[in-house]
Amino acid sequence: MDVSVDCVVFGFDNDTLKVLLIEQKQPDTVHLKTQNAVPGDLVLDNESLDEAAKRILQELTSLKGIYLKQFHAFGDPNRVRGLKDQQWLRTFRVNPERRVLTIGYYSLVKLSEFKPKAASFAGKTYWVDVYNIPSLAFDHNEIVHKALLMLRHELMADHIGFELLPEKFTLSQLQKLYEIILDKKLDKRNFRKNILRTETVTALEEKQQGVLHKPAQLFSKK
Amino acid sequence: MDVSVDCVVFGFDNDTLKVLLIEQKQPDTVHLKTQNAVPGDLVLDNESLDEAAKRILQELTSLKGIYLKQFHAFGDPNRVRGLKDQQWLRTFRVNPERRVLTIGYYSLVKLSEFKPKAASFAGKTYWVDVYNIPSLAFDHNEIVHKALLMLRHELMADHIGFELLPEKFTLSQLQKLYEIILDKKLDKRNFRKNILRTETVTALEEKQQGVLHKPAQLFSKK
DNA sequence: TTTGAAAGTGTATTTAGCACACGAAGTATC
DNA sequence: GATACTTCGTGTGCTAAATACACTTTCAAA
Repeated sequence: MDVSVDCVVFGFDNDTLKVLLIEQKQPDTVHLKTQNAVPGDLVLDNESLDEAAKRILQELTSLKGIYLKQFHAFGDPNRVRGLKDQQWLRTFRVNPERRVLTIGYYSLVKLSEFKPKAASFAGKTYWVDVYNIPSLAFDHNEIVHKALLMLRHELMADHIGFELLPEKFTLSQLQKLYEIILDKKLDKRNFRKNILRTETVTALEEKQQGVLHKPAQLFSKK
Repeated sequence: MDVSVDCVVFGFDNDTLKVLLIEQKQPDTVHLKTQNAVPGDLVLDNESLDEAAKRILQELTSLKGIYLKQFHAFGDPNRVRGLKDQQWLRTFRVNPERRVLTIGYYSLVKLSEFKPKAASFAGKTYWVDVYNIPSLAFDHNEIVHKALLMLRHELMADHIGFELLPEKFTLSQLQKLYEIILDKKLDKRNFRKNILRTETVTALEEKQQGVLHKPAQLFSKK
């Protein structure tokens, strides 16, 4: 069996929660509409799963120290049996008939610092709204959906939201991020009480600049 | 790469939380002490991961409808490189040098109803205390440990405890189960309030029999 | 009838969850 | 320099959940 790692890369642009997709290279001979997919690759011979996930990310961007978390193994024997999926496999895989198990990871990146690598192994990359994802290759729609559920869960349990924000952020930005990930409105005062109680962030001696209203205090992760 | 599923089977005997181990068959030619392992097997060609896990369980016991949950993929390239592990692989695997990725599942069985199958594919089976596990084959100690952490987590979130108890149980049994899994004392009155509020169990019109004290009310899952 | 052993139950206190509104601090415009 | 605009930052009361805590009841056995 082939084993791959697929990475659902989340980013936040202060307005929407995004997922990074790459356009799958197409066989020159076929002229189908290209498909998009979540970045992923086969696990190499001497590589752990975590290492494979890290490598895949680093082939897309030069960021280091990115938050990465394994969340589920997808092993349905037919997960790779779509028509386009098969054509793609026949062109780009040594053993196109081989079953592919994939280990899903999700990753949180600071969109502000994200620069796609010029010579990336794959095709063009796109950020798309997590709530408006087009039809993807393989079972990647399911993978993204499950990643989002796991992210929600972990956001509430471990308050990892700041991984998606710049080093310095305001509590309003953080709240908006929570609202978008959890897909519900939160009360400002209660949100602040809760976040400050968890002590995952710390106030800086610094204020927001260049805004046309009262500048907010900046925070960073503790 | 080979892909296997390993099943951490939990059982509860009213006193301790147990894990099912099987004694690995040993090559006739070698005379090492046998190793124990968690039940597991390679995933077959046309089988999903969940199906593989179910099959492994059914090769050990004839119980149906057993609670099963995927919890983690273990993919370190060296997870299978111990001396005894290698000997075992060379004897019983077609491709002993091939790397093995395993998907960890845990499973909750009613120990009272558990009967090991006579002609089980594997060696003898044992139940051992989860808090006193001997040294196991491969990375199975790590797998069991992680399974326990996940079980704790899910017990609190989803109140699945009764999966480990007979059809009819008392709240004291359930409480003891929680105390052992979570490894801490709970207050009786608060525990009852909480469990009854979650409405995952329902009171029967029936009482415990054959005990030498006030008989307790029986409950079953709702 | 007494003893032993677990069952079953209520209250008071503390803590977390939730709803809710207004003055303060900046920038831009006239 | 007054006004308008925008977001920031804050506190209180209410309700629900979490925790601590001890005595009476019910049965079987001796």
